[in-house]
Parts: sequence; structure tokens; C-alpha cells
Amino acid sequence: MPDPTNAQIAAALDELGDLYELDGAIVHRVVAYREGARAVRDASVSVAGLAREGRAIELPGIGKTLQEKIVTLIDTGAIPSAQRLREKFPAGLVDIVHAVPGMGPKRVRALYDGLGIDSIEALEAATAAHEVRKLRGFGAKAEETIAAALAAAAERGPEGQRRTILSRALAIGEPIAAALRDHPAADRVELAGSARRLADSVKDLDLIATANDPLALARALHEIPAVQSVGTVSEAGARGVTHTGLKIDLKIVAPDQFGNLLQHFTGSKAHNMQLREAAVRRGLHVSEYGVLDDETGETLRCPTEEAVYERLGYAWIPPELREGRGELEASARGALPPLIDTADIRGDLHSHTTASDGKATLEEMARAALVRGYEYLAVTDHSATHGFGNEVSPGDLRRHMERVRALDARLDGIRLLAGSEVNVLPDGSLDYDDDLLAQLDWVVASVHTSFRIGEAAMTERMVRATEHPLVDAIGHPTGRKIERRDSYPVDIGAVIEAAARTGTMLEINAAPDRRDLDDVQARAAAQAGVRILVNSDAHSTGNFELMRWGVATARRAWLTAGDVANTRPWAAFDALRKRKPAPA
DNA sequence: GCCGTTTTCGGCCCGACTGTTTTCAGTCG
Repeated sequence: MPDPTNAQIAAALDELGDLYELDGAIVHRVVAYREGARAVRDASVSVAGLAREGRAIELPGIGKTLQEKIVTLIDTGAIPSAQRLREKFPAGLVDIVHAVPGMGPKRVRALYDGLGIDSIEALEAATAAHEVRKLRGFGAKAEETIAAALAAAAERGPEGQRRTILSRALAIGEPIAAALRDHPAADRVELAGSARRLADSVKDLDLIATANDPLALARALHEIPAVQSVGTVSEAGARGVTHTGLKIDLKIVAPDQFGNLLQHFTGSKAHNMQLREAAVRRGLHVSEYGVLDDETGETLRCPTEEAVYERLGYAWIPPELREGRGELEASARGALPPLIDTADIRGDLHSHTTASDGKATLEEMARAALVRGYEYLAVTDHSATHGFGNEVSPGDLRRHMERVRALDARLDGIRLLAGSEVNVLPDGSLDYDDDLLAQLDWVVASVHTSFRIGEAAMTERMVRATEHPLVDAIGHPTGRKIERRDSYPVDIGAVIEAAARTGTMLEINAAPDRRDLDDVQARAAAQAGVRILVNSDAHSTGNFELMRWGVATARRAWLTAGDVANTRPWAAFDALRKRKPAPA
């Protein structure tokens, strides 16, 4: 049996936290399980491997007990205390806590003990029969609130729980922020929250503003075409919903507290908790309203974020790093990495043309890359069996290579690589012969089919492709689609190890619904010594702009320009390649 | 359950909102 992945271990610890919470454990114990789960999820190496060596306790938030429970999970496939609690509490109780807003573990437990409510369906029946209001601690109002929450959850369905991917959220949120900024009543307007941290997806948009006429600015939200409706409006701000269903929360604050509010609402929750815990140890209390000093009893209000961090002994931290993954310690030490920027990118090693499923011709793509200032572009149309039509037969590929090289010869200022995005077959072999692959300048190997072959087989498949001497890089290594599809089961740690060992590059695919590798995986790969690529996977000339989302993930992975291979000038990039440079 | 410039016990981030048990617990972000 393969080791559980970090995600699986984290899920087990989260479940244990949920169960202990239902069991009435003190909140700090529950929080400890959640923190442990987060530490495992964010770990850059296999936690199963660490635990086996007794080293999981090196992760912040993992102590002796959790270390032992993880080992038991690895050895037996289960944690005994979880099994015992599962027998005590039906799974429906956890379902209610997760699915019904306002229903936490305490109230769910009360309904279970008092009325035997053990599922969402049973809760619906009990509210309809007005049984809930009879229970001590609940009233008519509570029953109505629960019924409304249940109806809303049913209305939304599982789809409604989805978060909005970052590119869509910013396409809506950035123009809204700009429109508010242009309003005569506005002074400052900034997007906060996970949108500002450039997370994979966002739940809602938080806007923090200062204004010379707060009420006028709050009213202005309603005038923006993207905004469908606005609720209560006051000098403190307004709440609204866009036509796409994205919630907007505009908060208008005094200029001398703008820094406190922006810092607070940028988050993340984990970052803010760590920030405050560290502050408490030094007699300071941080909230969205200021920094309270125990000694003087005075609250420092900060007009800028820089002032907040400075008061607490930190250099300003880029929002992309504020995930509680060591950024506070690094900031205090003056050791924050100089993060990569989109302007650092000098070439794109994954693009498509009309030869396969791209929308633009070879020449259009090459000229667009040149205009963008790139020094090199790999043209990597799909191979024979990628599964979506437009396949390039071996004969087609030979002719395509000739066209790429002919264009390269007559186009100054950019080097074109005749490449291919070669499909990795289920057994790990590639769907062109080695003879043909050897004639190419660049090969990206990607999995596009047969996702459900199981973790062991998928890992073997990808490691084999990674070890192939003619594979320069692995494309979108996990196959995830943000908010739509999980990664196929694969031991990405084994792929990272193989890539580091063989000098194969791993891609951060910049397509906004992919961003694959993700931030945690890319950080782990870079730490393991893997050369990272950030590639647009452009299928049109406009798609080169997608590089932005890949760079966002690279920044969230703590990557510098030096960690990313395609920030190099051509000669330096060429020297990093696994395959011998093509003859000139 | 974790953790230590309060080191092996006794704490553990902060504030808003809601409704009910009427003085505060539960939930959320």
C-alpha cells in the first residue's frame, strides 16, 4: 500500500478535529488538529516519510501525539481514536457542520442529543415539523434561520459552494476598484483578501477604501455596471453582489487606520493569527483597528501596512507570501526572498499553433512572442494521441519542424524551438519514436488521458517519462483544474525527486484554471533543486498574457528569478537544458 | 494538543454579530 499523501494525512487530521469538536473537546485541542492538518498540507516534503523517521515533529504544530497518530495511519490505514469517534457520531453530523452556515459543532451536537437529528435530511424534517424550537437553547427565530440556511444550501447545490478562480475574480474586481478609485469622493481604494494574495480562487471580494465623502463613495458602488445589487449603505461602506454572483464588501475607513484594515483584511487567517500570537508575546495586541501596547495602554493607528509591520518588528511582507508558511520569521530575519516578476520572464517553452489546437498560426505566435520581448519561444503542438483531435502525425511533425526552422531563420530577435507537447501513454512511454523526438529541439511531456490508473501506476508512468533522456520538461504535472477537478492521484514527491535527479524541468503551467504545479508543490520542487519553468501554454497570441497567473503561483511558492529557468537569457537557458543543445 | 525572552505547566488572536439560556455562548471571518 502506498504511503498516504500529505493531502490525505491532512484530511485525516481535519476529520479528527471535527470529531473531537463534536465530542466536546476544549477548543484549543481542536485547533491543534486543524493547525497540524495545515502544517501537513503545506509541507514541502512527504510527511509520511518524515513521520516514519520520527521527524514530523519538526513541522510547526506537529508534536509527539500527532507524530504517533500519523505513523499509526501509515502503518494501519486508520487512526483508532477516529474510528471510535466515527462510531459515536454519524457522518451526517459533520455534514451539517460543513454544509449549513450557522450550524457549528455545539448546536449540531445539541440537536443530535436532544432530537436524534443525524443528517441534513433529518434536520430539514425537524425544522418543517417545528421540533427544533422546542429544544432548550433554540427558539422560533433559530428554527427559521436554520430552515433558511438549509433552503439556501439546497438552492445553491454543490455547485454554489464553488469559489471563483482568481483570473475571473480579478477581471471583475480590478475594474470595480479602478472605478471606485476614479470617483471624486475616493482617496484610496485597494483590493484585499485572497484576491490580493493572488490565491488560486476567491470566495468574495474585499475592498478597503478611504474617502473625503464616505457616504458618496459607498453609494457609488451601486453605479458600477458589474454590480447587480447593493445592500445596506453607510459611511462605513457597502455590501453588494456582482452579476456573476460574487459578493463584494466595501469597507471605508479613516485614513489613519487604512494600514491596519488593509493588513487585517488581506489575511490570510493563518498569517494574522501568527502575527498576533507573536505580538502578544511582546505585550502588543493587533486588531483591524490598531496595535495596542499593554504598557502604555495606547493604540497605534497606522495609515500604511508598512507601519503595521514595522511596529511589530517586521519588514513589509508581499501579500502572496502571507499564508503562515514561515514568512514572519523570514521577514524578522530580513530574509524574505526577492520574488520573481513577470518582467523577469525571457521565454516561453509551451505554446500551441494551428498545427494542433491553437487559434493562431506559427508566424502569428512567433511575432506576438517577439513583440512581448521574449528571446525564445518553444512551439509545442500536441502529439499524436492527446485525445482532443487536431493531432500531429509523425509526418506532419517533420514538416512542422521544417516550417519552424525556416521561420526561425528569417525572424530576427527571437529563437524558435521546434518542439512538441508529447502525450505520456499509460505505461510511461511517449507517443513519438525516440528517433523523431531526437530531431526536436524541445520536448514537454504531459499526461492528457487515462487519469484513473491509480496512484502507483500514475507515479511510475510520470517518473518513467521524467527519466526519458529526450524529455526536457514535464507539463502541468498534476492535471488539476482549479475548482473543477482534483489532481490525478500521483506521488508528486517522487516526480520531484526524479526531476531533480535527471535534470528534467517541471512546469508551472500558467493557464489560470491550472496553475500546475501549485504553490506548495513548486516550492518543494525548487527546494529539491528542480529547475522550474513558468509557461503560458498559449493557444492564441493573447494567451501569452496568461503568464501573469503562473508568475503569481511562482511568487506564492517563494520563487526568485534565479529559481525559474526561463528568466535566463538564451545562452544561459540553453546551458541548463537536459538535452544537448541542438546543432546551430 | 502544542509550546517556551512566562521553558515541562498553564496558557493558547481578535472582534462582530446573533439569539436566547437574560448575561453570554456559539458562530463566523
